[in-house]
Amino acid sequence: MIRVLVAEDQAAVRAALVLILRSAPDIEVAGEAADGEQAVALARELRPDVVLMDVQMPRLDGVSATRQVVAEQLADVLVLTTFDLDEFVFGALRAGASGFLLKSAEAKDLLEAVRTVARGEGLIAPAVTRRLIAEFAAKPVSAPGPDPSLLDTLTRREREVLCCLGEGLSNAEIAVRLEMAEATAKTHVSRLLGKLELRSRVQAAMLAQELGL
Amino acid sequence: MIRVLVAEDQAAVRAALVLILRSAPDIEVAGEAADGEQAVALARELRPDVVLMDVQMPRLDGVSATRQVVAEQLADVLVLTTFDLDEFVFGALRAGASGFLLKSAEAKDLLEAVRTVARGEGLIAPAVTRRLIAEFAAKPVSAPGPDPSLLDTLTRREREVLCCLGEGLSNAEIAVRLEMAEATAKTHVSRLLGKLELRSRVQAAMLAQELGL
DNA sequence: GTCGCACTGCATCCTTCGATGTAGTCGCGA
DNA sequence: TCGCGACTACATCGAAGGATGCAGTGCGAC
Repeated sequence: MIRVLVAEDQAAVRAALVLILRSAPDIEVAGEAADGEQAVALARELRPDVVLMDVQMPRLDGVSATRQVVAEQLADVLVLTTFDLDEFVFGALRAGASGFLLKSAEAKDLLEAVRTVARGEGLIAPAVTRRLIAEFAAKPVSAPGPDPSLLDTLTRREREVLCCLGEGLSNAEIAVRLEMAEATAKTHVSRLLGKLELRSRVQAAMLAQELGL
Repeated sequence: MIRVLVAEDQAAVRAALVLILRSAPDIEVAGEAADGEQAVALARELRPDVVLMDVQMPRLDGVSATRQVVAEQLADVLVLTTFDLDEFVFGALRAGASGFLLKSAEAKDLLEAVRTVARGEGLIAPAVTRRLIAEFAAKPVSAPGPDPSLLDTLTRREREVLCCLGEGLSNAEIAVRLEMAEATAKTHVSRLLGKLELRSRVQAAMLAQELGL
């Protein structure tokens, strides 16, 4: 039996959700909350398997409530909203929600979503998935970063200077840090710019940043 | 009618997929490919609505093939694989896949997935969604990044210059881009450095980077 | 109006940067 | 041992960057 806590401020909508949930033999409604704070409090008390969480709620919004519930590992959270605005979606997911569904979803989809989340899996409304994928594909600085093998062509001293550049230091500051004359620092900067095919220390600094130095 | 191109190297599996697809009245199999290169070639020729793409294939793997198909906007891609390894999932999604399904999925789920992708929506296997969400939520480690409100103190022109700095441009290049004298570009650089309490254009460039300009 | 203020623009001057030539050091194979 | 190459180091010089002073413009308050 899957125990669900329903958090939704509009009484009519909440009643409808409860009706839908009760119609399933393997699901029971453990409790109902009318705002975010109540949702968190009831989650602590009732320890449901799943919290069905609306985004727009008074006192404490759904995203913040989700963050709290997830942080305390009280339950898995399935976020429900009317509008698939990016800020809601990404906010909820960052807050740790296990699923994201639109209120326009069919009753059977809702039940299936609850079961999916209860199984420890994730679920996202199809209309939203596309944008999530796009967002995900855009973010990752991790994989397709600049080729670290570029650094292989640099000498040890040049790499050290590159690190300093990444911190935004001037040639004089680099010279102090690495205990060399300013002229020498300049030399190394010049050489590494050439090897990396860059045109200024600014580009070198940004490269160093991306490489995580 | 949804036209599907099946790309899968194992003949038996391919045959099974085709059988399943043919069982749906609103789906037709436009073609079959046994490796990645063939998949791309056939996609160019047949212009299907959806490509059902296996990850592990000879000559050109599914992820690379997906990248190509998406780059040329030939079709939406639904990636299919036996193992839900992270590298496959994230690789496929970064390559631009619209959906990701495991071969263990039921026939009806497969058909529904094809329809979802054909509608321009996205779909991800529930077992995988959780990890995708986790990965997504983990990315913005730089949540407490530099305060964007810093930009409020800048004038419009100064912000434009800051953007250029973020691209590593020189004063001369900035002047050309923004149609002003080099001396003016220098002025704006100098002013924004003062306002942001930075000591060189290098630091300004890195700030611009972090702010995502 | 006109005063003040913020923004934009340019010119001047000094500082910093970056390219280049050269020299000393170390390690390695002939 | 010598020669050779790679690395590190410094000096010099023209180019780019950055600070500062000042002028024109637009806008709201008085």
